[in-house]
Amino acid sequence: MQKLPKSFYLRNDVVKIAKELLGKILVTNWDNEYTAGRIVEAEAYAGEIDKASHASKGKTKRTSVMFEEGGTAYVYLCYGIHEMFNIVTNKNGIPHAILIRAVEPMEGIDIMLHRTGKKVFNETLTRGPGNVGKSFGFHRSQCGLSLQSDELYIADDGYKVDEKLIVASPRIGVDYAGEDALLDYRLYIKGNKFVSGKLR
DNA sequence: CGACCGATCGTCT
DNA sequence: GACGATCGGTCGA
Repeated sequence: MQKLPKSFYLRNDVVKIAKELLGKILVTNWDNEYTAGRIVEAEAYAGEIDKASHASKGKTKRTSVMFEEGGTAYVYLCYGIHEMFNIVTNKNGIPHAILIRAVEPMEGIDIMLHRTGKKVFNETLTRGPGNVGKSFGFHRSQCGLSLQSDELYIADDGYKVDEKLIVASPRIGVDYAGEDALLDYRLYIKGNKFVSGKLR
């Protein structure tokens, strides 16, 4: 398994990067607790002009990591409860990010069950960004961490997603963003059980 | 199944 | 002081 190189994250087209992340493997290894899963759903947030993005409010204490060079983690607290994991992309000064919304577990399922307090393994374990954050042990203290680190990275095991199964749709929960809420910036693998929302 | 609602707190106004 | 890039439980059909 190869870690995706830093150059992968520094490119301009955040939607294209989000699409390429489908089928890649998310790995966290905090305190030697190894968990891994295949990314099956992601959403792109395209900088200051994107009203759905936190970066549209400008550079603040919370969003400053998005303005730094890509290839790092942006983790924030949502609704006071959920730790959400995003990948920062593009070069210094352009606040692009990709929210990982769903993952298909591959390794460390027992650890994920323990972290979430769930008793049985089913599709709700890593379905939706809040559940991904919990299962993989994300916390906002990890904000800014490099994706080249050994505790956190994205890997390619050679798996190829069938192009015909990749669907683009509007993002979820961003109705406040006006016309930007209509953009097809959400990408997912059609038919996968772990994809969130009603229509899979 | 769908609609509704409460939890819970950091961030920005 | 208001409001989320959400989730899971409950209630009713």
